[in-house]
Amino acid sequence: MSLMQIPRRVDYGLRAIIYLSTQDPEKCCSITEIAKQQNVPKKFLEKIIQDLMRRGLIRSKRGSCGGYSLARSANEISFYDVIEALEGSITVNACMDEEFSCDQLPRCTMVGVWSEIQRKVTEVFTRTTLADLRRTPCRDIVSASSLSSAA
Amino acid sequence: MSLMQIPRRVDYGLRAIIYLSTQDPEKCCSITEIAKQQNVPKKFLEKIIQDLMRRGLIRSKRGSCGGYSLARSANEISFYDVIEALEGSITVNACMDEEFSCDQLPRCTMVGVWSEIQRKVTEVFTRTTLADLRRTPCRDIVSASSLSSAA
DNA sequence: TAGTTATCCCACTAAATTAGTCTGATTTAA
DNA sequence: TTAAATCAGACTAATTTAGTGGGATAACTA
Ligand code: SF4
Ligand code: SF4
Repeated sequence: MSLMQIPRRVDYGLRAIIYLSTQDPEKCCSITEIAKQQNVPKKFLEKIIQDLMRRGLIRSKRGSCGGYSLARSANEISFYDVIEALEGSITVNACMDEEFSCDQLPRCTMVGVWSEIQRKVTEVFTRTTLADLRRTPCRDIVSASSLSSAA
Repeated sequence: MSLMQIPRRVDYGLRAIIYLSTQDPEKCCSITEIAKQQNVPKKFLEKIIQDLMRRGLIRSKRGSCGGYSLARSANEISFYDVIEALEGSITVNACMDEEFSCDQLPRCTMVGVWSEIQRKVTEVFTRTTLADLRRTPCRDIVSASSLSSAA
Protein backbone atom coordinates (compact mmCIF):
# COMPACT_ATOMS: atom_id res chain seq x y z
CA MET A 1 0.00 0.00 0.00
CA SER A 2 2.72 2.49 -0.81
CA LEU A 3 3.56 3.63 -4.26
CA MET A 4 6.74 4.67 -6.00
CA GLN A 5 8.83 3.96 -2.97
CA ILE A 6 12.61 3.78 -3.21
CA PRO A 7 13.98 0.39 -2.10
CA ARG A 8 15.78 -0.14 1.20
CA ARG A 9 18.99 -0.70 -0.73
CA VAL A 10 19.03 2.91 -1.84
CA ASP A 11 18.14 4.28 1.58
CA TYR A 12 20.93 2.20 3.11
CA GLY A 13 23.41 3.23 0.45
CA LEU A 14 22.58 6.88 0.99
CA ARG A 15 22.89 6.53 4.76
CA ALA A 16 26.34 5.05 4.25
CA ILE A 17 27.69 7.59 1.79
CA ILE A 18 26.22 10.47 3.76
CA TYR A 19 27.95 9.12 6.84
CA LEU A 20 31.23 9.04 4.94
CA SER A 21 30.69 12.63 3.87
CA THR A 22 30.57 13.70 7.52
CA GLN A 23 33.87 12.02 8.37
CA ASP A 24 37.42 13.19 7.77
CA PRO A 25 38.06 12.58 4.03
CA GLU A 26 41.32 10.78 4.85
CA LYS A 27 39.78 8.48 7.45
CA CYS A 28 38.82 4.99 6.36
CA CYS A 29 35.51 3.79 7.81
CA SER A 30 34.95 0.05 7.99
CA ILE A 31 31.71 -1.68 7.04
CA THR A 32 31.29 -2.60 10.69
CA GLU A 33 31.52 1.03 11.78
CA ILE A 34 29.10 2.32 9.13
CA ALA A 35 26.63 -0.49 9.69
CA LYS A 36 26.60 0.11 13.42
CA GLN A 37 26.34 3.89 13.19
CA GLN A 38 23.59 3.85 10.57
CA ASN A 39 21.83 0.72 11.77
CA VAL A 40 22.03 -1.26 8.55
CA PRO A 41 22.47 -5.06 8.24
CA LYS A 42 26.21 -5.48 7.88
CA LYS A 43 26.43 -8.09 5.14
CA PHE A 44 23.73 -6.37 3.13
CA LEU A 45 25.57 -3.08 3.35
CA GLU A 46 28.75 -4.78 2.21
CA LYS A 47 27.10 -5.64 -1.09
CA ILE A 48 25.58 -2.21 -1.51
CA ILE A 49 28.93 -0.55 -0.92
CA GLN A 50 30.53 -2.75 -3.55
CA ASP A 51 28.14 -1.26 -6.10
CA LEU A 52 29.09 2.25 -5.04
CA MET A 53 32.73 1.20 -5.42
CA ARG A 54 32.26 -0.11 -8.94
CA ARG A 55 30.66 3.16 -9.94
CA GLY A 56 33.60 5.06 -8.52
CA LEU A 57 31.67 7.03 -5.90
CA ILE A 58 33.76 5.77 -3.00
CA ARG A 59 37.18 4.22 -2.71
CA SER A 60 38.50 1.50 -0.47
CA LYS A 61 41.60 0.48 1.40
CA ARG A 62 41.97 -3.24 1.91
CA GLY A 63 43.46 -5.21 4.79
CA SER A 64 43.58 -4.49 8.46
CA CYS A 65 42.70 -0.89 9.31
CA GLY A 66 41.11 -0.68 5.89
CA GLY A 67 37.76 0.79 5.01
CA TYR A 68 36.04 3.28 2.77
CA SER A 69 36.09 6.97 2.02
CA LEU A 70 34.52 9.26 -0.59
CA ALA A 71 36.17 9.15 -4.00
CA ARG A 72 35.38 12.80 -4.67
CA SER A 73 34.29 15.74 -2.57
CA ALA A 74 30.81 15.82 -1.10
CA ASN A 75 29.57 18.60 -3.38
CA GLU A 76 30.44 16.51 -6.42
CA ILE A 77 28.26 13.56 -5.44
CA SER A 78 24.55 13.93 -6.02
CA PHE A 79 21.61 11.86 -4.84
CA TYR A 80 21.13 10.94 -8.45
CA ASP A 81 24.66 9.54 -8.67
CA VAL A 82 24.00 7.25 -5.73
CA ILE A 83 20.55 6.17 -6.83
CA GLU A 84 21.67 5.48 -10.35
CA ALA A 85 24.71 3.55 -9.13
CA LEU A 86 22.50 1.26 -7.07
CA GLU A 87 19.35 0.83 -9.13
CA GLY A 88 19.93 2.22 -12.58
CA SER A 89 18.01 5.05 -14.15
CA ILE A 90 14.67 6.33 -12.95
CA THR A 91 11.76 5.43 -15.20
CA VAL A 92 8.47 6.52 -13.75
CA ASN A 93 6.51 4.36 -16.15
CA ALA A 94 7.35 1.59 -18.59
CA CYS A 95 7.30 3.86 -21.63
CA MET A 96 9.90 6.17 -20.08
CA ASP A 97 12.37 3.33 -20.44
CA GLU A 98 14.17 3.56 -23.74
CA GLU A 99 14.53 -0.18 -24.08
CA PHE A 100 10.82 -0.68 -23.76
CA SER A 101 8.12 0.57 -26.04
CA CYS A 102 4.38 0.45 -25.52
CA ASP A 103 2.00 -0.26 -28.38
CA GLN A 104 -0.34 2.41 -27.04
CA LEU A 105 2.32 5.12 -27.22
CA PRO A 106 1.28 6.76 -30.50
CA ARG A 107 -2.21 7.50 -29.26
CA CYS A 108 -1.54 7.69 -25.51
CA THR A 109 -2.50 10.94 -23.80
CA MET A 110 -0.74 10.41 -20.52
CA VAL A 111 2.93 10.16 -21.44
CA GLY A 112 3.22 13.90 -20.96
CA VAL A 113 2.31 13.48 -17.32
CA TRP A 114 4.91 10.81 -16.75
CA SER A 115 7.65 12.80 -18.39
CA GLU A 116 6.74 15.83 -16.29
CA ILE A 117 7.00 13.76 -13.11
CA GLN A 118 10.21 12.20 -14.26
CA ARG A 119 11.73 15.58 -15.10
CA LYS A 120 10.88 17.03 -11.70
CA VAL A 121 12.10 14.05 -9.73
CA THR A 122 15.34 13.88 -11.68
CA GLU A 123 15.87 17.60 -11.23
CA VAL A 124 15.71 17.38 -7.44
CA PHE A 125 17.99 14.36 -7.28
CA THR A 126 20.66 15.82 -9.57
CA ARG A 127 20.55 19.20 -7.84
CA THR A 128 20.97 17.78 -4.33
CA THR A 129 24.51 16.87 -3.35
CA LEU A 130 25.84 15.32 -0.18
CA ALA A 131 27.31 18.70 0.74
CA ASP A 132 23.80 20.18 0.79
CA LEU A 133 22.84 17.85 3.60
CA ARG A 134 25.64 18.92 5.93
CA ARG A 135 23.87 21.63 7.86
CA THR A 136 20.21 20.51 7.97
CA PRO A 137 19.80 17.92 10.75
CA CYS A 138 16.16 17.32 9.89
CA ARG A 139 14.24 20.14 8.32
CA ASP A 140 10.94 19.47 10.06
CA ILE A 141 11.90 18.18 13.46
CA VAL A 142 14.32 20.85 14.62
CA SER A 143 13.09 20.58 18.17
CA ALA A 144 14.56 20.43 21.65
CA SER A 145 16.76 17.35 21.26
CA SER A 146 18.60 18.33 18.09
CA LEU A 147 19.12 21.91 19.26
CA SER A 148 20.64 20.92 22.56
CA SER A 149 22.97 18.36 20.99
CA ALA A 150 24.21 20.99 18.55
CA ALA A 151 25.23 23.30 21.38
CA MET B 1 16.94 -1.75 -13.35
CA SER B 2 14.26 0.91 -13.18
CA LEU B 3 13.41 2.85 -10.12
CA MET B 4 10.23 4.32 -8.68
CA GLN B 5 8.14 2.89 -11.44
CA ILE B 6 4.36 2.79 -11.17
CA PRO B 7 2.98 -0.74 -11.41
CA ARG B 8 1.19 -2.05 -14.49
CA ARG B 9 -2.04 -2.12 -12.47
CA VAL B 10 -2.06 1.65 -12.28
CA ASP B 11 -1.18 2.14 -15.92
CA TYR B 12 -3.99 -0.24 -16.90
CA GLY B 13 -6.46 1.43 -14.58
CA LEU B 14 -5.62 4.82 -16.00
CA ARG B 15 -5.94 3.56 -19.57
CA ALA B 16 -9.38 2.26 -18.72
CA ILE B 17 -10.72 5.32 -16.96
CA ILE B 18 -9.25 7.63 -19.58
CA TYR B 19 -10.99 5.57 -22.22
CA LEU B 20 -14.27 5.97 -20.37
CA SER B 21 -13.72 9.72 -20.21
CA THR B 22 -13.60 9.84 -24.01
CA GLN B 23 -16.89 8.03 -24.43
CA ASP B 24 -20.44 9.33 -24.13
CA PRO B 25 -21.11 9.67 -20.37
CA GLU B 26 -24.36 7.73 -20.74
CA LYS B 27 -22.83 4.87 -22.68
CA CYS B 28 -21.86 1.75 -20.76
CA CYS B 29 -18.57 0.20 -21.85
CA SER B 30 -18.04 -3.47 -21.09
CA ILE B 31 -14.81 -4.93 -19.75
CA THR B 32 -14.41 -6.72 -23.05
CA GLU B 33 -14.61 -3.49 -25.00
CA ILE B 34 -12.18 -1.59 -22.77
CA ALA B 35 -9.73 -4.46 -22.61
CA LYS B 36 -9.69 -4.79 -26.37
CA GLN B 37 -9.41 -1.07 -27.08
CA GLN B 38 -6.68 -0.47 -24.53
CA ASN B 39 -4.92 -3.80 -24.93
CA VAL B 40 -5.12 -4.93 -21.31
CA PRO B 41 -5.57 -8.53 -20.07
CA LYS B 42 -9.32 -8.84 -19.61
CA LYS B 43 -9.51 -10.71 -16.31
CA PHE B 44 -6.81 -8.55 -14.81
CA LEU B 45 -8.65 -5.41 -15.84
CA GLU B 46 -11.81 -6.77 -14.28
CA LYS B 47 -10.18 -6.78 -10.88
CA ILE B 48 -8.65 -3.35 -11.33
CA ILE B 49 -11.99 -1.88 -12.30
CA GLN B 50 -13.60 -3.36 -9.21
CA ASP B 51 -11.20 -1.28 -7.12
CA LEU B 52 -12.14 1.84 -9.02
CA MET B 53 -15.77 0.94 -8.38
CA ARG B 54 -15.30 0.54 -4.65
CA ARG B 55 -13.69 3.96 -4.49
CA GLY B 56 -16.62 5.45 -6.35
CA LEU B 57 -14.70 6.70 -9.37
CA ILE B 58 -16.79 4.77 -11.84
CA ARG B 59 -20.23 3.20 -11.76
CA SER B 60 -21.56 0.05 -13.27
CA LYS B 61 -24.65 -1.39 -14.82
CA ARG B 62 -25.10 -5.11 -14.44
CA GLY B 63 -26.68 -7.64 -16.74
CA SER B 64 -26.82 -7.83 -20.47
CA CYS B 65 -25.83 -4.57 -22.19
CA GLY B 66 -24.24 -3.57 -18.91
CA GLY B 67 -20.86 -1.99 -18.41
CA TYR B 68 -19.09 0.96 -16.84
CA SER B 69 -19.12 4.72 -17.03
CA LEU B 70 -17.55 7.57 -15.08
CA ALA B 71 -19.20 8.31 -11.75
CA ARG B 72 -18.39 12.01 -11.98
CA SER B 73 -17.29 14.31 -14.75
CA ALA B 74 -13.80 14.02 -16.19
CA ASN B 75 -12.56 17.27 -14.67
CA GLU B 76 -13.43 15.99 -11.22
CA ILE B 77 -11.26 12.89 -11.43
CA SER B 78 -7.54 13.39 -10.96
CA PHE B 79 -4.61 11.08 -11.57
CA TYR B 80 -4.13 11.07 -7.85
CA ASP B 81 -7.67 9.78 -7.30
CA VAL B 82 -7.03 6.84 -9.59
CA ILE B 83 -3.58 6.06 -8.26
CA GLU B 84 -4.69 6.26 -4.68
CA ALA B 85 -7.73 4.10 -5.38
CA LEU B 86 -5.54 1.36 -6.80
CA GLU B 87 -2.38 1.43 -4.70
CA GLY B 88 -2.95 3.64 -1.70
CA SER B 89 -1.02 6.76 -0.90
CA ILE B 90 2.33 7.67 -2.39
CA THR B 91 5.22 7.34 0.02
CA VAL B 92 8.50 8.03 -1.65
CA ASN B 93 10.46 6.52 1.22
CA ALA B 94 9.61 4.43 4.27
CA CYS B 95 9.67 7.39 6.66
CA MET B 96 7.08 9.26 4.59
CA ASP B 97 4.60 6.61 5.62
CA GLU B 98 2.80 7.64 8.77
CA GLU B 99 2.44 4.09 10.03
CA PHE B 100 6.16 3.51 9.83
CA SER B 101 8.83 5.29 11.74
CA CYS B 102 12.56 5.04 11.29
CA ASP B 103 14.93 5.04 14.24
CA GLN B 104 17.28 7.30 12.29
CA LEU B 105 14.64 9.97 11.78
CA PRO B 106 15.70 12.37 14.55
CA ARG B 107 19.20 12.77 13.16
CA CYS B 108 18.50 12.03 9.50
CA THR B 109 19.49 14.74 7.03
CA MET B 110 17.73 13.43 3.97
CA VAL B 111 14.06 13.43 4.92
CA GLY B 112 13.79 16.94 3.53
CA VAL B 113 14.70 15.65 0.10
CA TRP B 114 12.09 12.91 0.21
CA SER B 115 9.36 15.26 1.30
CA GLU B 116 10.28 17.67 -1.48
CA ILE B 117 10.01 14.90 -4.05
CA GLN B 118 6.79 13.67 -2.55
CA ARG B 119 5.30 17.16 -2.58
CA LYS B 120 6.14 17.73 -6.23
CA VAL B 121 4.90 14.37 -7.40
CA THR B 122 1.67 14.69 -5.47
CA GLU B 123 1.15 18.19 -6.82
CA VAL B 124 1.31 17.05 -10.45
CA PHE B 125 -0.99 14.09 -9.84
CA THR B 126 -3.63 16.09 -7.99
CA ARG B 127 -3.52 18.93 -10.49
CA THR B 128 -3.95 16.68 -13.55
CA THR B 129 -7.52 15.56 -14.28
CA LEU B 130 -8.86 13.29 -16.96
CA ALA B 131 -10.30 16.35 -18.70
CA ASP B 132 -6.80 17.77 -19.09
CA LEU B 133 -5.83 14.80 -21.25
CA ARG B 134 -8.62 15.27 -23.76
CA ARG B 135 -6.83 17.41 -26.29
CA THR B 136 -3.17 16.29 -26.15
CA PRO B 137 -2.77 13.09 -28.20
CA CYS B 138 0.89 12.71 -27.24
CA ARG B 139 2.82 15.85 -26.38
CA ASP B 140 6.18 14.75 -27.74
CA ILE B 141 5.36 12.63 -30.71
CA VAL B 142 3.07 14.96 -32.60
CA SER B 143 4.40 13.81 -35.91
CA ALA B 144 3.04 12.92 -39.31
CA SER B 145 0.60 10.21 -38.31
CA SER B 146 -1.24 12.04 -35.52
CA LEU B 147 -1.46 15.26 -37.52
CA SER B 148 -3.03 13.62 -40.52
CA SER B 149 -5.55 11.70 -38.44
CA ALA B 150 -6.61 14.93 -36.70
CA ALA B 151 -7.51 16.58 -39.99
C1' DT C 1 -39.31 -18.59 -18.63
C1' DA C 2 -35.11 -19.85 -20.84
C1' DG C 3 -30.95 -18.08 -22.78
C1' DT C 4 -27.48 -14.75 -23.20
C1' DT C 5 -24.47 -11.31 -21.72
C1' DA C 6 -22.69 -8.96 -18.55
C1' DT C 7 -20.93 -7.66 -13.64
C1' DC C 8 -19.36 -9.45 -9.24
C1' DC C 9 -16.54 -12.18 -5.99
C1' DC C 10 -12.91 -14.80 -4.32
C1' DA C 11 -9.41 -18.26 -4.51
C1' DC C 12 -5.39 -19.45 -6.79
C1' DT C 13 -0.76 -19.58 -9.32
C1' DA C 14 3.51 -18.19 -11.51
C1' DA C 15 7.08 -15.07 -12.04
C1' DA C 16 9.81 -11.44 -10.51
C1' DT C 17 11.79 -8.52 -7.15
C1' DT C 18 13.58 -7.41 -2.71
C1' DA C 19 15.99 -8.10 1.40
C1' DG C 20 19.19 -10.41 3.34
C1' DT C 21 22.60 -14.45 4.58
C1' DC C 22 26.53 -17.72 4.06
C1' DT C 23 31.00 -19.21 2.67
C1' DG C 24 35.33 -18.39 1.61
C1' DA C 25 39.28 -16.14 -0.72
C1' DT C 26 42.48 -12.14 -0.67
C1' DT C 27 44.89 -8.26 1.18
C1' DT C 28 47.49 -5.70 4.60
C1' DA C 29 48.91 -3.73 9.25
C1' DA C 30 50.83 -5.00 13.38
C1' DT D 1 51.72 -15.33 11.56
C1' DT D 2 47.60 -13.67 13.07
C1' DA D 3 43.88 -10.58 13.06
C1' DA D 4 41.07 -7.33 10.69
C1' DA D 5 39.50 -5.87 6.92
C1' DT D 6 37.77 -5.89 1.75
C1' DC D 7 36.19 -8.68 -2.18
C1' DA D 8 33.35 -12.10 -4.78
C1' DG D 9 29.51 -14.78 -5.66
C1' DA D 10 26.16 -18.24 -4.72
C1' DC D 11 22.23 -18.97 -2.11
C1' DT D 12 17.58 -18.37 0.38
C1' DA D 13 13.33 -16.58 2.15
C1' DA D 14 9.69 -13.35 1.99
C1' DT D 15 7.00 -10.25 -0.41
C1' DT D 16 4.96 -8.19 -4.30
C1' DT D 17 3.33 -8.15 -8.91
C1' DA D 18 0.92 -9.84 -12.73
C1' DG D 19 -2.27 -12.59 -14.19
C1' DT D 20 -5.90 -16.73 -14.38
C1' DG D 21 -10.01 -19.60 -13.33
C1' DG D 22 -14.43 -20.90 -11.69
C1' DG D 23 -18.68 -19.82 -10.57
C1' DA D 24 -22.62 -16.92 -8.52
C1' DT D 25 -25.69 -13.07 -9.55
C1' DA D 26 -28.20 -9.75 -12.17
C1' DA D 27 -30.72 -7.87 -16.09
C1' DC D 28 -32.15 -7.73 -20.76
C1' DT D 29 -34.41 -10.23 -24.78
C1' DA D 30 -36.99 -13.44 -27.22
S1 SF4 E 1 -0.28 3.27 -22.07
FE1 SF4 E 1 0.70 5.25 -22.34
S2 SF4 E 1 1.51 5.72 -20.32
FE2 SF4 E 1 1.04 3.53 -20.30
S3 SF4 E 1 2.96 2.56 -20.89
FE3 SF4 E 1 1.80 2.83 -22.76
S4 SF4 E 1 2.49 4.80 -23.57
FE4 SF4 E 1 3.17 4.73 -21.44
S1 SF4 F 1 17.23 6.90 7.25
FE1 SF4 F 1 16.27 8.90 7.02
S2 SF4 F 1 15.46 8.83 4.95
FE2 SF4 F 1 15.94 6.73 5.47
S3 SF4 F 1 14.00 5.94 6.27
FE3 SF4 F 1 15.15 6.66 8.04
S4 SF4 F 1 14.48 8.76 8.32
FE4 SF4 F 1 13.81 8.16 6.28
